[in-house]
Amino acid sequence: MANEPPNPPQRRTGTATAADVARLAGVSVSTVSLALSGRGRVSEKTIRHVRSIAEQLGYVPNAQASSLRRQVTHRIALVVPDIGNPVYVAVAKAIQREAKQRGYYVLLISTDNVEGADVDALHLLRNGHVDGMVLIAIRPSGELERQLGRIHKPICVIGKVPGGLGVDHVEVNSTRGVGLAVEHLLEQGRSRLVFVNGPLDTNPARLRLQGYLEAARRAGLEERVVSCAFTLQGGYAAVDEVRARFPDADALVCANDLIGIGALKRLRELGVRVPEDVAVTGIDDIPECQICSPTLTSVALHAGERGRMAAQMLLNRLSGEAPAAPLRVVVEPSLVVRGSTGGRP
Amino acid sequence: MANEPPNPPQRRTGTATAADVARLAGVSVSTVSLALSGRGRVSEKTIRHVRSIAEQLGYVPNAQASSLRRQVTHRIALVVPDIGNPVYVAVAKAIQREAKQRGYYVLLISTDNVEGADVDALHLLRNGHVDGMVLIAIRPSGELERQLGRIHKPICVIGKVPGGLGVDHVEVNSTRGVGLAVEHLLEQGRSRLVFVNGPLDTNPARLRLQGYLEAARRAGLEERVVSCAFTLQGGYAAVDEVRARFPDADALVCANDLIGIGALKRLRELGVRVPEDVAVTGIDDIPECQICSPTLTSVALHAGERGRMAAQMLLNRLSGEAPAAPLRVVVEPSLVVRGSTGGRP
DNA sequence: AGGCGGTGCTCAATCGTTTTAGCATAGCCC
DNA sequence: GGGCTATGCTAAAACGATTGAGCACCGCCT
Repeated sequence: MANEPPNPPQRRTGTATAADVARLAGVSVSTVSLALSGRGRVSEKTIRHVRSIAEQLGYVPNAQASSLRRQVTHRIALVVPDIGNPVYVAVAKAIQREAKQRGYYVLLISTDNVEGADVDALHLLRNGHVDGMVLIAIRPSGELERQLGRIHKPICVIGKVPGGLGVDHVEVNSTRGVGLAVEHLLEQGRSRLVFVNGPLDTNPARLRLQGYLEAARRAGLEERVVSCAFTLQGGYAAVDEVRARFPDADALVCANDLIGIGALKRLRELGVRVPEDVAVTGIDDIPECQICSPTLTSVALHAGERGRMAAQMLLNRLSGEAPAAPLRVVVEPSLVVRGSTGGRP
Repeated sequence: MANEPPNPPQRRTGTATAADVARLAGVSVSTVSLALSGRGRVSEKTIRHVRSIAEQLGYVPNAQASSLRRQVTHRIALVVPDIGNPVYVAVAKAIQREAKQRGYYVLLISTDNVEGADVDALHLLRNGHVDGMVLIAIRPSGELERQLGRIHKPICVIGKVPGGLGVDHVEVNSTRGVGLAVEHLLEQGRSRLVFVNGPLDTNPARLRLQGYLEAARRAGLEERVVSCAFTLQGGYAAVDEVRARFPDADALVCANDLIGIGALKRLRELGVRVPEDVAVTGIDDIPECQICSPTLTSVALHAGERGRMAAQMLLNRLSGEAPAAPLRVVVEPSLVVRGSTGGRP
């Protein structure tokens, strides 16, 4: 009997590895790696040869192994409060586009109002599932801040960040945003404004309330505030509360567009004319503002743009192109007038 | 001078590893792994000890290394045509929830109408970034099918799959769905229907056209079809084409909700009353159907449910709980009557 | 001829975890 | 006391790529 061949075909169930390519090409594994990555000095001839064998075998370098060795995963995480909200879809889309362009994949986490889900998400960084993270956390949490301080991996927060916590972030002057809405309504001759806010345990709601209070004070208006969830249903239900508590209201300043659109729906059902009887404004300028009826005047907070910038800051850090100091970007809001306040419909 | 300690503290910049824990606990790395994972025979005492040291060091097992060794990443990919479309957001949300529940992370890819982006996404499986994939591809592509056939990793397709390609999939009878809409309009006394379809090079458009043609034939209707993009803008523009080619139309059967809502907007601008002058129906039953005006009658294709089932099929396969034969699930559509066809508004 | 530098490739260590095989030690029974 | 089985731990080999060090070899110069 002949000797066993030293390297039997060894039909693997899985994919070809660099070792398989090396064997067939008659070179070492190192050469395969160097040839395909183009990182070392390898002759043109060998490169072509290895490449052709690799192609023939359908060889693709294993990302796990590569990641382990190079300590880089080429993945980032995006943590949003609720992917069902079009605002965060805009952010996700922008980030995904930016990441793809630079060779990164995006892991999406929607915390869906679950207590502590944002803190849990930081595990992705700890255990090395991802290289960095864009985090949108709307509920202030001491625990989250503490953990943020401990982690020494690139993170970019979209939203307010307590000073001293040296982390990159991009924020928007939403306080000023509410001011824009209020001023617009005053110009339109409204004077009995009600602010329909989101849950007060969230950052956006606090900042926006502050904006309303400042603007109301400046204008000498009575302070009228109602609170509900940041959802269509919230806005829908809030209308009834407004009518009970402030029957003479002639304008609703809603803390986001979902509330505004929900309110529009309820007002229509009640036969209240918008904008004739009551004007309505929203915040965020989601695409839905253009399809509801009447179209919703809103304050654009440029979510897509913020997502894009956050992604860029994060990716720059990952490629070491960023300065050591934590970066901060502030975006300015802008008013978009539509039918619900008497603009062109 | 005393000897150097055999194991200097060795301040790592990164995270603690199992070796660090082992050193401090005075046991071997194997024991650390076995103690923390609870897979081997380790005494209670040792387990407690190792656990406390690990906690103290903030040790978290590295996912890369673990994945490499165990050949499992605990990640799946979700590939959708456009995350900007609320239908796919519903799918994403359902899948993310299901995945999280079973300890998996979701990598999101939006192909955004880029040629070949779906085929590219399969690389995620090849290179081991993820264990499995849920794929929604709406543009039929020989290349995609060929690649799908080659890959021997769990995939679940949402949508039509050519027979013989033995891959798990969940589909919806959208042909029948269009039939439901047509029948509803006929019952409402409409007779001059126009089908506003999406791009004919997509699967959904073909299937829905077929549904319209069958229903029209059954009812003895003239075949009237217009085509546009599956977007708000598409529907908006399509109205003008309809009015030019079929001025007497009394109903628009739209191939998805975005088209329908876009059409509503244009009709309103033109002073055409809905549903009095023209009735409109959509398909998908996205949440926006309830906020536009009038509310849009639609055919629910249960996107969230399909996503949930796809995720379950995929995750079952990954945990080896699935039978060898490829699975197929079919979801039935259901009509949701609203204001745009004269239902309660 | 000897030395030197460059080229092209390989060796072997490394990343951090999991897991199999195996080695002590202790306890038990007769 | 001798054999036998559990028990509790460790050594070492994976997983698959990357990479710094190093080894042949060739050509060139003096």
